[in-house]
Formats: sequence, C-alpha cells, structure tokens
Amino acid sequence: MKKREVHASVKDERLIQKRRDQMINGAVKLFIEKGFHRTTTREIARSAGFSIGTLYEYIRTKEDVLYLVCDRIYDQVRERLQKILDTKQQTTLDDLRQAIANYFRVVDGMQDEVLVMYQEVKSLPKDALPYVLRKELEMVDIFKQMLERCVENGEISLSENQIKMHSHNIYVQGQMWAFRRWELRKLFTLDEYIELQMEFLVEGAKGVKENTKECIYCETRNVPAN
Amino acid sequence: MKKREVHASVKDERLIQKRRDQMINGAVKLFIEKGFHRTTTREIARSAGFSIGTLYEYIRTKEDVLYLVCDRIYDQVRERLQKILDTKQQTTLDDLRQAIANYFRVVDGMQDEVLVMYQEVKSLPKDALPYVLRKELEMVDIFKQMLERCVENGEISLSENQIKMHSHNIYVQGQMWAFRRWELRKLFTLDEYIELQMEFLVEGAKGVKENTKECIYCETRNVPAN
Amino acid sequence: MKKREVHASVKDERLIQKRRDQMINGAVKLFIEKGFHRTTTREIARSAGFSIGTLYEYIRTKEDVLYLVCDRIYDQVRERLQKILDTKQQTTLDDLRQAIANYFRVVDGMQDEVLVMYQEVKSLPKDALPYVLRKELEMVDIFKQMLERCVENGEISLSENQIKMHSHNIYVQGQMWAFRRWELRKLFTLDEYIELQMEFLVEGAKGVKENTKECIYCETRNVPAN
Amino acid sequence: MKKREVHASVKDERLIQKRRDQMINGAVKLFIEKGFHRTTTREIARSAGFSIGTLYEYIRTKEDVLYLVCDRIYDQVRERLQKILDTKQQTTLDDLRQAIANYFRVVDGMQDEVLVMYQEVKSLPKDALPYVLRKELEMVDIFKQMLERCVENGEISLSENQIKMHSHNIYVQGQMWAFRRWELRKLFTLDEYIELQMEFLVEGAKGVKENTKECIYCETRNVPAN
DNA sequence: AATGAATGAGTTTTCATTCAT
DNA sequence: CATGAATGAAAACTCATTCAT
Repeated sequence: MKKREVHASVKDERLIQKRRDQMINGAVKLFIEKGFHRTTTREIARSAGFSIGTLYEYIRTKEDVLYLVCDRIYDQVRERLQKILDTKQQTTLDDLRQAIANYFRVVDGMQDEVLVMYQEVKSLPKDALPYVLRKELEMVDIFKQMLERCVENGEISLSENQIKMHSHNIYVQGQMWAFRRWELRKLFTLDEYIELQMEFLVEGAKGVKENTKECIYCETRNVPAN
Repeated sequence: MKKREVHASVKDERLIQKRRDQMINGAVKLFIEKGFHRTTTREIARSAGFSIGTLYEYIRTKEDVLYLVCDRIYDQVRERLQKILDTKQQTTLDDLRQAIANYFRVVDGMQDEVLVMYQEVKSLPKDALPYVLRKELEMVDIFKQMLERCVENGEISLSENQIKMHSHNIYVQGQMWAFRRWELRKLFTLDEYIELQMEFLVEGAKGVKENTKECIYCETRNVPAN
Repeated sequence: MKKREVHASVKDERLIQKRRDQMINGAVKLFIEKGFHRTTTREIARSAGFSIGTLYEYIRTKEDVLYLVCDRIYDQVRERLQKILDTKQQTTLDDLRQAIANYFRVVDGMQDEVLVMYQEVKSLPKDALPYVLRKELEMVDIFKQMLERCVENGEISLSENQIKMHSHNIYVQGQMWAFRRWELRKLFTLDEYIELQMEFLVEGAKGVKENTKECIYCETRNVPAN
Repeated sequence: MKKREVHASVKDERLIQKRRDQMINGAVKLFIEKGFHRTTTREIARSAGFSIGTLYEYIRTKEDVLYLVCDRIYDQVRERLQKILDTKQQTTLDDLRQAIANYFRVVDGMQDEVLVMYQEVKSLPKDALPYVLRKELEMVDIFKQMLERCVENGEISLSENQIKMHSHNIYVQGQMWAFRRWELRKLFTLDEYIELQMEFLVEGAKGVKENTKECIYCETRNVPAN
C-alpha cells in the first residue's frame, strides 16, 4: 500500500508536493504529445516552469518522472471512480450499470492519459512496475466487488472465476474506448458505445451459464505451436 | 492493399527478402526484451548477423525496422488465422467458437509480438500507421463476417452495430490475453481463459437484446467534466 | 544590416561572445590547415578548449561554425580597413594609394583567413550566403567611394562603370595576393607587389579613356561556343 | 611535363581513356552542383554510367577523380586558348587584345568548371598539386609571352617585373568573371566586362611608368601587425 | 572486366545528469 | 533552494573502399 519513494534532495515536503505537481502536469502534456522517449528532461523542466537543475532536486532519473506521471494518472482515474461509488452502500445491477457508464465517461475524459500509460508502462523503472500494476488491480477490484454483490443479491448468477474474468472485461472495455479510439470513434459516439457495451456487459452476462463442465475447446490443438 | 515500400539500396529482391527476414527476427527479440527506443541499430544489425553498414543497405531509418517488424507480426497472426478459416465455407456458431479458440491460441503463441505492437505502434513513421491499422481492421473484419453469417443463419440475433461492436470485443479480448498476461496468467490457464471468455462472447451474446430503444445512461452526466 | 542569428542554448550573452571567440579561433586554425569538410566538430571543440557538448550549446550545426568564422574574418578585415579610412575626410589620389597599400597589407596579414573564405563560402548554409556577400560588397564599396571622390576632385577621369569595375579590380588584386601566393611569393615581396600593382591600379587608371564608344571586341565571336 | 599517373587495374589503355572520360564528365556535373565533398563515389559511378566496382578499376581513391577532373578542365581551357594563339606568329598589341577577349569568352563558357577548380584544388592529393599549378602557370605564361613581344616591338613599355605582374592580372581578371559572377553579372554584360577590363589592361598599361625608383608605400607600416 | 553486396571506421548530433555558483 | 553551463557517452547514419562472383 505504501507508495514507492522517489528520492528528493529537497527536504520541505510541502515544496516537494508543489514542484512535483508542476512537473507531472508539464510532463503529461509532453508524453501525450510525443511519448516518453521523445520528451527530454529539459522540456519537462521548462514545461513545469523551472530549470533543469531544479527538476533534478526532486527526482533522481528521468524514469522517476514517468513513475510519478503514471502514479498520478491512476490516482485521478481512481479518484473520480471512487467519488461515485462511495455514495452507494450496497450494489444493485442498476448501480453497476451506473458505475460502468460513469467509468466509461471517465476514460473518455482521460483518453490521452490512459493511452500514455498503455504505451509507456514498459519504460517504468523495474521496481516501480508492481506499484503501478497494483493500482490497476485495485480498479479492477472495484468492479469485482460490485459483481459479487450483484451475485449475492441474486440479480445475476456467476461463478467465482466468471466474476474475476468479467471484472477484467469491464475494465478493459473501458480502456478500449481510449486505445482503439482511432477506429471506435468512427463507428460510435460515446453514448452509443456505452449503450452497446452495456448490453454485452450486463444483459449478456445474464445469459452466461455458471458451470460449463465440459469445454470442448480445451482439447482443441489444431493450431501449429508456432 | 499495396504494401508501403521500404527503400533498399540492394537490387536483388531475393536477397532483400532474406536479409529482412534476418533483420526482423533479430529485431523482434530485441524489441520484446527492451523496447524499440532502447534497442540500438547496431544491436539490431548484430542480432541479425551482419554489420551496421549492411543493415542500412536494406532500410533507410531505424523506424523502417519497426514498420517491417509490425508488418511481419500482423502477417503472421493473420496467416495463422486464415489457415483455419479458409477450410470453412459457411459459418455456424460452432465455427465461430472454433475460430475464437484458435485465435486466442494464436495470440498466446505470439504474446511477445502482440505486446510489442501494442507498445510501439506510436513510434511508427507517420505514413506507416494507416497500413498497420488497416491490417488490424482486416482481422477484426474476419470476426465481423463470421458474426454476420451466424446472424443470417438465425443462430443468433444482433443488430448491425452490435455486430461491429462485438467483433471488436472478440478481437480485443484475444489481445487482452497478451497485454494483461501479468495478471491473467495468475488467475487462469489459457484453456480456462478460453472457456470463460467463450461463455461471455458466445453464450452471453445470445442474451443480448437487439434493439435497446432507450438508453438511460446516455443522459447520465454525473461525472464531472474533468 | 542585421546579423544572421545563430541559435545558442546558453542565455548569458557575455558568455556566448566569449565561447564563440574561442570557437572561431580554434576553427580558423583548423579550417586553414585542413579545410572545413576535413575538420570534425570534435576537433573544433577540442581546439576551442571545451567539450563537444559545450560546442553544441553555442551553435546548432557545423555549418554555423563556418558562418561564424566567415563573419568574423570579414569583420576583421573591414575593421582594420575602416580604422585607416576613418581618419580621412576627403580623398585625394594619394589617399587612395595609402588605402590600397594598407588594404594589401591587411590581406597579407590575414592570408590564411582570406584563403579559407575563398574556398569554403560555397559550404555556407544557404541562408547565410547573402549576409556574407553583402559584407564583401561593402568592402568593394569603400574603394568605389574613394574613386568617386578622386574623380570629383578632378585628379582622375573615369566613367561610372569604370569606377565600378575598378573598385572590384582593386579589391580582387588585394585578395589575389592571398589566393595566388603560391606563385606570387616566388616572384615578389609584398612591397614589390604593392609597388607594382599600384602602378597598374593608379597610374594605369589615369591612362584609361573615359568613353570608348566602339568596342571592336564585342562582336568578336571567334571562340567556339563550347 | 609528364602527367601524374593515376593507377588503373585495367590494362587496355583505350578503355581506360574511355571510362575516364565518362567518369570525368559525370563528376564535373556533380562537383559543380554540390562540390567535391558532398559528392559520393557512388554518385560519380552512377552518373558515369557504370558501377561503383568499375569506378575503382580505374582509380585508386576519390581524390584521384578530383585530380582527373581538374586536369581535364585545365586542358580544355588551355586547348581553346591555344587554338586561337597558334595561328599568330608574332604578337601586336591588337593580337593581345584579341587574345584577352577570347580568353574572357572561354572563361565565360566554362564558368562552372573554373569555379569548381577555385574551390576544390585544396582537396587535391598533395602530390597532385604541383601538376595542376604548373598548368595554371603555363596559361599565365601565354600572356607573359605576348606581353614580352609587345614590349619587344615597342608598342608598349614594361619592365620585366611589370610583365610578370601584368600577365597574372590578365589571367586573374579573366577568372574573376567566373568567381565573382554573383556580383559582376548584375553590373555588366560579358561584352561590357570585356570592354571595360580591356581599357584597364591594355590602354591603362600604356600609362604605366617602367621604373618607379622610389616607392613611398613600402615604408608605410601604419597598419597594426594584427 | 564488370558488378554490387558487405564492411566498419568515422561523422554529426543529442541529452541525461552533475555541480559550481 | 535554484540555476543553467558543462560534460561526454551514446546514438543514428554515411560512405569510401574491398572483394567474391
């Protein structure tokens, strides 16, 4: 749960927070525009409003900036999501619908940021990855919990595994609106997209059988190994 | 349909083919391992088995290598997919199931490559992007056509838009096995994954209502604009 | 009249001046020795007394160095010339003689630099050429003005065109001492050269007829076109 | 008098001649267009109509091509000049006028080539320079001889040194039409240029005093050493 | 003799990082 | 704390030259 520490030479915690905010805001814009590798530290510093020397008072390496940025993006997505969920104590299928719709809208509002993360996570410092992936899972977990409650209150019937699977599906189909926007935008408006996916994600899920004992495809090996 | 041309100084077409094969094979490994930006042209040359000078006899810029690699990956995924589909003349829901299962297995066999593409497309030379995205759509289209035939033969009932949407879902849920493997692998085996998603993608789709006239979520704007 | 700007990353104008001085001094020596193309940027940096990284803080491209060098050389030649001329208010033929002699001595003192310019102007960045050529003309103009005044005060009689022509001749015959030194040095000392050319340039000019109405050579076309 | 040898792997002298002709013709065009250093050997080969391998059958280094080109240009200028002069047995001032006019026209017809030589001689292989400079002097010598004969037949009166000096002046003022064409072209047509320079070179020379015993400028040292 | 694929040393340029002021 | 000049390792790319066919 603890955050990964990023070393700063400066002591004043309040100042650290302020400078990092500037830095992250500047960097996000640049990463969206040209990606992490094509963005220089000088550009980040300038866009943050201070000098390159100052930048390095608050981070140790360029990768630290990326970590800070990713961290921030997750926090924002999550925060917005949470804001909605917190009001609800228990969950009905309709609450899930609301949550999904809201989540999709959040993704729409942070398309660029979501995209950055999809493309740059691999450049994170090795030790930062777990922290970021954990946040990812926490968000999936939100949907998982909602699904569980819907199963509990009998509105829908899904196995343990199906719940896990489906929470990932909900999460990914939200992200999808961002990372496949080059095509989806041509086909649907956001409202249409929400409506269509809602059908598949909620109504469709009702039609799923809980226990498929025999899966005939598991034996299927008619694809050459490579 | 025409391929984007990559300039080569060498004339002999057969040689170009051979050298580019070497180059692509070497590069994929490196891109998987460290990403496009962290891979140097010298490494690519060495890993391909020839000198840096020779590398540049067959391409003009480093980005050309990336294009060649992406192009190749798509071709391979597609080729494997096609091999299966070509045998079938018409499509039943069961054929669709077969196709999905096979597709998921192909993705599993090319996880690394699929991942590379998700992360590096943005680094493609600007004029190469359309070529690559077209290939992507061609693959989505395979599923779209299968869905259409299933609708035609009455096994399932989906609107035009739902078909479009769902073909993307099928495609993305296959890719998902690659780009979220860090988590999915912990939860499911490939077989389990196939089985679970099949439920949602096929059985679930049966439960979808064709015409949702009124979508109550479309008006929902309870998410702050930013 | 404005100088062509050469971009520097460094802000401190005083420092820019200082570093560029070092750079130019180092570069001139190298250009004289081996020409622009055979001189590497690393050599320029080293010879200037700083690192390659620092060099590029003060210029954008290697060609910028050449422009800076050419610009400097002209400024120096001109400055020295001006210093002499400024003392004189009106011009007699004798002042012209003084000016020519002085100019020839300046060229002698900057032989290498003059040579560099003759050989490397063509390598200047395209947009820099006009600036350099303008400076060249300004120097020719100095002699033109002196000639005009000598004509005005009746010491010599030349047409408008003859003045233009002759100012170029004076200028070029000065440069000639630099760019044909490989031979002229064998034949004459600088003093002899000055004395001899003075005869042709000043006494000779007296014997020129102002209006040659008919030029019999203009019709002469006994040289095959190619 | 012997030419500098350029090594060829090929034996057949007739073939060597042919191939080198092709090579020189191709190279001149390229050197005029982009200079020696910016022209690649591959370009030379292509423009000559054969392969890079073949090029190196007839030369040893790129610099050899430059030597060959310079050599050829001098030969051509000279040849054209000679063609005219050979017809005359003795020389009158009028013959000199004819020769000068013709020479200027030759230069005009070979402007580009003359320019190339001015800019690229310094890149010649060290041991080739003497050969090229000798040719240069031979051409100056033509005018020297003509001047001498004019002095002999009493039409003009010049000292030994003045003759030497003036032959260089004639030669350089011809070249000047090429290397200062960027400005001279704006001022004069070729015919005007010839007419004007003729005045200075021939009529002017008549006004020159043969023996200036005392040169007051020789002592003049009012230019700071540097 | 002719070809052109292969080579790799050498070139320009960039940029993360440091450190003296 | 803030600055920004200095650094140099490392990167992409070029091109004269060789040599097997």
